[in-house]
Amino acid sequence: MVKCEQCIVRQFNALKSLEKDDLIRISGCKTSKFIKKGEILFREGESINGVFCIKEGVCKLTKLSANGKDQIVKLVVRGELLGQRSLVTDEKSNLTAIAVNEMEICFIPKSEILNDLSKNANFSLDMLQDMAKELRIADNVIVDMAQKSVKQRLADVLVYLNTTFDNDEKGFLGVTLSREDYANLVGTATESAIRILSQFKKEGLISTTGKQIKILDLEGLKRIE
Amino acid sequence: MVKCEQCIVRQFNALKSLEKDDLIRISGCKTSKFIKKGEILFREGESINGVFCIKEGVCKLTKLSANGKDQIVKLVVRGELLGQRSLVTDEKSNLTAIAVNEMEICFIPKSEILNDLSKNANFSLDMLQDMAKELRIADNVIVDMAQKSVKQRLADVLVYLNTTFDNDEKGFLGVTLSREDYANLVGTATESAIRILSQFKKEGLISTTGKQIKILDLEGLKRIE
DNA sequence: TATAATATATGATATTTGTCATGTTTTAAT
DNA sequence: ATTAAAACATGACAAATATCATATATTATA
Repeated sequence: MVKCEQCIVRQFNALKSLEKDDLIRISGCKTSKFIKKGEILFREGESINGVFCIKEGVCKLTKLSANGKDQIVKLVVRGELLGQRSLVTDEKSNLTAIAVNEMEICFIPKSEILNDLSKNANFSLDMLQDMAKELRIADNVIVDMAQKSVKQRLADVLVYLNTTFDNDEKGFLGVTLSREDYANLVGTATESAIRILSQFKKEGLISTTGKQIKILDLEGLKRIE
Repeated sequence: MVKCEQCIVRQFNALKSLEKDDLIRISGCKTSKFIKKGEILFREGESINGVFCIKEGVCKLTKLSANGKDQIVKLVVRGELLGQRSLVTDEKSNLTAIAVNEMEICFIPKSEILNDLSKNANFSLDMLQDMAKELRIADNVIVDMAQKSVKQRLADVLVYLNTTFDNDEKGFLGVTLSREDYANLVGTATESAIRILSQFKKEGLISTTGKQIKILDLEGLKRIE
């Protein structure tokens, strides 16, 4: 098990601001875990009481809406922290986290890290900056959900996946989602998502092989309206 | 001009965690201002470089979407801080702030308050908690925007206004919005918002006198689907 | 007060999106 | 390899929402 002090992933999140001593202490009490695709990290309504550091893989944060449909609120990727909110509130989780592919994660208990928030100003400033960024992104998602058409939102998602994940050797998107996932990301019916992807295919914007999607015309997708 | 040390509004936000000395220092460099309905506090793309403390009144935070329509992302009310994000990032504002009614605000420059973030752990923890709460709310808004119908969202807004603001003497909602504001809050066309409000009226859920809206059947509104 | 500008209201219609049905393909399990 | 289950795909239709037109009411202004 790699120690936090030596872990590269740390550089991508607020843990980079911790001192070596604290990292060693945290390293000693963290738990590390492999999670298979589809497995649940935690559920809406559960107490998390710690942060997950995502060493490898991607997970989706979903919320069950009143009408019984799941909405994917965001994807959390390698390098990011998950559950920061649990450090500063005692509320239960508002979201469910599900692995989108094979993941490797470390879990650091709240009790071990809470002190760093008050002792280490850089660390808490980093947390503040992370949350500020998340808030800005969330505000933008609200506007897009409210104002853009389903087709635009789906095109946006494809562009987002293309820029966020490296494509695989064959040029397919680096993350593989089901059609239902796409629907839950943009907030539409699965059939609608399928229909629009088919349309994108006909228009030569993308090509598909099973679940794999390849982007053929990125600029074309950006132009969708 | 009331001094921060004596200001009640402080109790409602993170400024409550500042020490008396710091409050006095901040009080000395803050600016205080009355803002008329419709006036702009700041625009999307501008640098704020400080926080606004809302002493009285309400403002809307809007963002212009790609298709040229304004979306109201949230309402900010008496007691809340505005522009916390500017304290921890150097980015330009992502949103435009416009007074919804007569406002009284104080502005505290970033330079004066930034130090408190690193010196005062309680203050920065308060900020973290505020942001964590805002994030939870934003996530919920995303789900609602994606999954609920326009009618549901409009009913939600009415319920929200009813619980957030005290009704006036005659029982009308404590905050007066135009039909266009309602449309921009729920992300729909103004005509659609008007139509649905008319329908709520016919169904006896609300009554209206000009822009004033009175809620007649709160439970009925909550039941809308 | 008269007039213009703006906001509200509603009908007619077009477009978008959801729902249900059904068939096909892919994946998983035996 | 065979079969069952799940995911994907598409048509037909219904419901929700947007757009455009136009009328009326309200508010601001000369």
